[in-house]
Amino acid sequence: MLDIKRLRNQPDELRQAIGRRGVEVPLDEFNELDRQRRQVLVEVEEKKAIRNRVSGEIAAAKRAGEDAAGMISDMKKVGEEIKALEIVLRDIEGRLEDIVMELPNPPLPDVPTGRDESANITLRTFGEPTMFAFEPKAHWDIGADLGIIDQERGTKVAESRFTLLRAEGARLERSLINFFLDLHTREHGYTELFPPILVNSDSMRGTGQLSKFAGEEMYKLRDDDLYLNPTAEVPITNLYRDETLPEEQLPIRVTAYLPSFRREAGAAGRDTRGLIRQHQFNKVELVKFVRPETSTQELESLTLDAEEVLKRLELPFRTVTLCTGDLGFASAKTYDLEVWLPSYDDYKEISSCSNFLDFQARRLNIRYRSGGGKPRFIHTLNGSGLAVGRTFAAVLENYQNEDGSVTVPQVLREFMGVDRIG
RNA sequence: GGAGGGGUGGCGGAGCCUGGUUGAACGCACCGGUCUUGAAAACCGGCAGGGGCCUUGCGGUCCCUCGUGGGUUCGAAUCCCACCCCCUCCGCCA
Repeated sequence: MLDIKRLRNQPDELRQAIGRRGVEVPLDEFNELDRQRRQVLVEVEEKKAIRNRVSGEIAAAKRAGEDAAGMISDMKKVGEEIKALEIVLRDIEGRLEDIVMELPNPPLPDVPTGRDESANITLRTFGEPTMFAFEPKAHWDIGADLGIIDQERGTKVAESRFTLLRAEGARLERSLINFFLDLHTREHGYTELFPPILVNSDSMRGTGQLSKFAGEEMYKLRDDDLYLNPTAEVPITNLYRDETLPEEQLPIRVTAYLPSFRREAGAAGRDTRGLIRQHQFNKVELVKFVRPETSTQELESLTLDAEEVLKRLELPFRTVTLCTGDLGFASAKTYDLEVWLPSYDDYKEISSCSNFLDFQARRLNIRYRSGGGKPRFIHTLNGSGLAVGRTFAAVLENYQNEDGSVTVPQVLREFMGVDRIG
């Protein structure tokens, strides 16, 4: 959520920055509502001040045994006026909030301007697209032939876009999770968490998953105010909602493995085969809570932490800077990691690392106190480290052999116990 | 799920029955000062968050907030209703 004061004090700067995303700031409407709000607010507060003062006088009069009937009836009238004005005020504030909540985070200056993903900029690449001396198979065929991915039975038990993993498949999934978590906790300094997989609507709203526009994407429980976790960002970033953290605690860097669930309501026909787009998928998430001054460099290190996973797996990938048109609503800057996927003959997103600045923290009310000063909003960042299902697919496809077997990447062998599947 | 108790400032803990200088006693922690060679102790002072207006600034002033949301009242931390959360006992259970 945008700082309403910035909208007042630096409207042109914001209009320009947000305009780079192709979003127009309704400044005239905002200014008019903001003016009205202040006008009504002043009026209400003046009346309240009168009521408070006279109520004190009534108390004094009664104590002195004097008659206060006149003052009481006057205040009764003032009270009614206050009530009426407050209704007006609430309406104005509601409309003001609608405007502010619909405004996305202004992109950082070094984010390239562009309409869609074609304007993203490749920052660096690792390895080369895998070459095969034979006709490579897609991971869904590799997995089915090896008996480690069972799409039919996943669908039988749940519905389409659910998958059953079997034997080395199940083991590979677990190995990836363990490898990711071990790397981030032992070498990158993250603290491991295991949060609830169901989250309430306050948490969903806090990270913006339940805005006016989003909401059909989540699985909601019928009898409780709870949702299946759509991304580990939700339970983790909400950890410190409504808290003021001591400065010494920052930065806080946490990682968590968490199953994630999405209805993929708008994705009919997209990525229908294989593990790329599932209703249920595993993810290891990286989240940071940092001092504002450090968030720029924390995004760089967060991205490198995610990249390291792919490097150790020796999977070809590239890192791209998202342009303004491809940037998520709450993000001020995002790097996507894209892994080479032979079946797509292209790079496919496997991690998204974002700096939200204080945009999330403001809505979540997460602050820190530095020295004896006033609390300030912290900055939050997150990134996948990595999406497990997509990594699974990338391993199968990039490590497949002509005989249909799959070589286990070196770093996974201690977890898998074998150096080859099939 | 049943019964009872409780949610107050960074923490502890009064106030609630009997509504009225209680944004909140008192203690601790913290910050500043006096004292001291230094420190501790002692003493003095400060010490919640948000918002509006005024002010170059220092600051001043008003409003809101005692789990959340409604209600009663001239006036609510105090009374009423709903919801949320925590604790104890019982039940159930991986």
